[in-house]
Amino acid sequence: MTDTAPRPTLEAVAARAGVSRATVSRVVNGGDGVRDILVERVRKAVEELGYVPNQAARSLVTRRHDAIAVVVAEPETRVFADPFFAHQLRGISKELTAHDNQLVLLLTEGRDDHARVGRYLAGGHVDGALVFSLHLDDPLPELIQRAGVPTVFGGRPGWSGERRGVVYVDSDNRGGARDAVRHLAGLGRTRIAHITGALDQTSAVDRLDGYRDVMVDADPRLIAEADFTPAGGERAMRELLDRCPDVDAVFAANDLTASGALRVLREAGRRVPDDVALIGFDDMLPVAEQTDPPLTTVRQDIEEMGRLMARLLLRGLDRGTPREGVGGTPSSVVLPTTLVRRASA
Amino acid sequence: MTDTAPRPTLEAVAARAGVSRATVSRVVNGGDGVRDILVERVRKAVEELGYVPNQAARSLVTRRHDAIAVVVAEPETRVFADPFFAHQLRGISKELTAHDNQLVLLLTEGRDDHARVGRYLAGGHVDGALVFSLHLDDPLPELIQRAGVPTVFGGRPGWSGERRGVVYVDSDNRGGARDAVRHLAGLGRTRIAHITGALDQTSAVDRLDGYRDVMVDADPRLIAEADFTPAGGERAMRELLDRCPDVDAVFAANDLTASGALRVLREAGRRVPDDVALIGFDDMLPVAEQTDPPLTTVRQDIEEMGRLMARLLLRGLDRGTPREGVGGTPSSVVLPTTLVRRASA
DNA sequence: GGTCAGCGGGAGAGCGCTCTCACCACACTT
DNA sequence: AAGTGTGGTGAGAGCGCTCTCCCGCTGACC
Repeated sequence: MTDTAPRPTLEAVAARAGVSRATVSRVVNGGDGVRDILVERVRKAVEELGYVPNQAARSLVTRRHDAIAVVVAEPETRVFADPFFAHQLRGISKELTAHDNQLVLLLTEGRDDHARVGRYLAGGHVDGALVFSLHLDDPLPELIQRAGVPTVFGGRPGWSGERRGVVYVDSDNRGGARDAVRHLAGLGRTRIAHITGALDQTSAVDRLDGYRDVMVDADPRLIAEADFTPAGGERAMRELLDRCPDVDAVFAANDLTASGALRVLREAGRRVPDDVALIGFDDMLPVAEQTDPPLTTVRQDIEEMGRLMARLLLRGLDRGTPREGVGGTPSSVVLPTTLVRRASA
Repeated sequence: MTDTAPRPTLEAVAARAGVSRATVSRVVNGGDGVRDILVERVRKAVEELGYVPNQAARSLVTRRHDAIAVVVAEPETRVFADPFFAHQLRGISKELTAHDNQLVLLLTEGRDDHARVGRYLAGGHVDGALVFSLHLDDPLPELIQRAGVPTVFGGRPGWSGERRGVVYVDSDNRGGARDAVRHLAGLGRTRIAHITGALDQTSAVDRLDGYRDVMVDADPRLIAEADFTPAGGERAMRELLDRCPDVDAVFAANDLTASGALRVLREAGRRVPDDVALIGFDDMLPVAEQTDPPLTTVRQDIEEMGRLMARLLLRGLDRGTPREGVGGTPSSVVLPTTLVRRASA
């Protein structure tokens, strides 16, 4: 736990290089319009002194921070403990790093904490925000919009799919669900059930919609509501077996739910996939690969989602790589999903 | 993607309240030594104007940032995708938030990235760092020490357990391992095997040491090396069955490894726990609870580890809650583990 | 040779805040 | 009545940087 040593300033570098502060500043910020001889001299001085610009002083005048907040509004541990989040974070980090931006992580601790986050964002400490808010009734998106911070959402915010130029990145939950159900149908299954996710989240709603797209006039008893947890999957599967003993396929809203359903199916003596085919969603590896049989599931490129969110935000801030787009307001993106065939269907 | 509005300054608040900048500053920073009447007037002005201090300007003079970097040096996705990390982060976040510090997340992207992180930390952008570095040969801890940033490590850094006042928070891997093995012994098992973790990580070494503490003169063939993955667990378990068919218990270095071992045991027709008792480590819920049978394992309070790391760092920075300790240099902490009994042993 | 772009470089004014220091009023001592 | 505190307040000097002027030099053109 040593203390920080006094650090050289622009002034010091200028003195050593025999130029003015302004020139050093020019060199440090790209060096345009400075003679090569001087550029060289300044670079050398910077090197020798180990000069690093003071970001606070710089921000004070530029009003830029080169920092982006990542807000995770997840009261429950469930989603947070998901590898999902970690991968997204990694994607975000990669993109931000590539553009020399820092990542400030803001986790909300319970309901009352939104105000704190709102205050922070409104405080102008960061140039923009990447927000994960999965619940339909979450007040955070509103709050952030009002704070006037450029924002990109992770996952479609429930309250306002399209209004007021909200930008989000989501994966094609609906399309992925359609693929899954079509795959089951392609296997010759006719009594295809769906175990939903927590329906206060857009991803769950979209997956249900995808199921309905294919099963146009499905028996409503083939739909059982759950909450993305294994326990919920168990409960829902019992209901389904009870209501429709002739069920021959199940599309579960995520892999965790599928793992619960799988356990109940095994208990009930149904063979998977012979008697009942089963498909999950997410391709959450520690679960999907470890079940017996391994889970057929729908994969989304999580890391790419994160990367894209950051890229969109940076572009909106006019910091993106120029070639990537025309600048201006970026629009939302929905990423494709792919069906991963394993043994369960 | 709206742009930020111009924000009121101290000056503006001062004008409105009819006092000087200095007085407003005093009020904003605690209000000591200012008459109540003025405090009230200033508070009102702050409120009405929606004043939020400019952190950059503040840092410029105080040389404090109220920001802590969390460095995750994990080239592999394995540990990163672990819920482990998310929980630790949550603990850290809670503690930092309670003390009004921001969390700047730094993920290294591959080997060459250490320099970037080192530069950032040396750049004095943050007041301290919380570093997760699990590998014995990781150059990062050295780099950080040299950068002179107050640091607390997550997990015992391999290179120098005790030298130079390195502060870390770890869980009692060795003690937990001992408990696990003793539990197996208490079940009357005598041929107790150990599947190690990746031995370039201190946690794996410590768990192995704990095993050896109990199995003082264990048959060396009862130790199989793996790498914390399910695949590694499978491989190691096959070796063990091959070398020591009479094995009647296995202590696996973590739950993932245990899940792999479990699969091999089942394939081999060994009943768990009847023929072979099995214990994991970590209590990684999506795995430990979902296996069949559910895993007996060693739990560590991950969130508390994170919270403690942050608390230690803040205390070293003289920012902790005063009552918590005498200040001064904090020392490392090793947190206890608890054995969670489920069905596998 | 004189004029005028054009461009490289320096001077200096802040950005918004904290913090020291001087000041003032009032109370109290002697 | 003058001296000595004392506690509250304001003035002003920076913190380290960027950025706008503006100046001086060079070279082209008349």
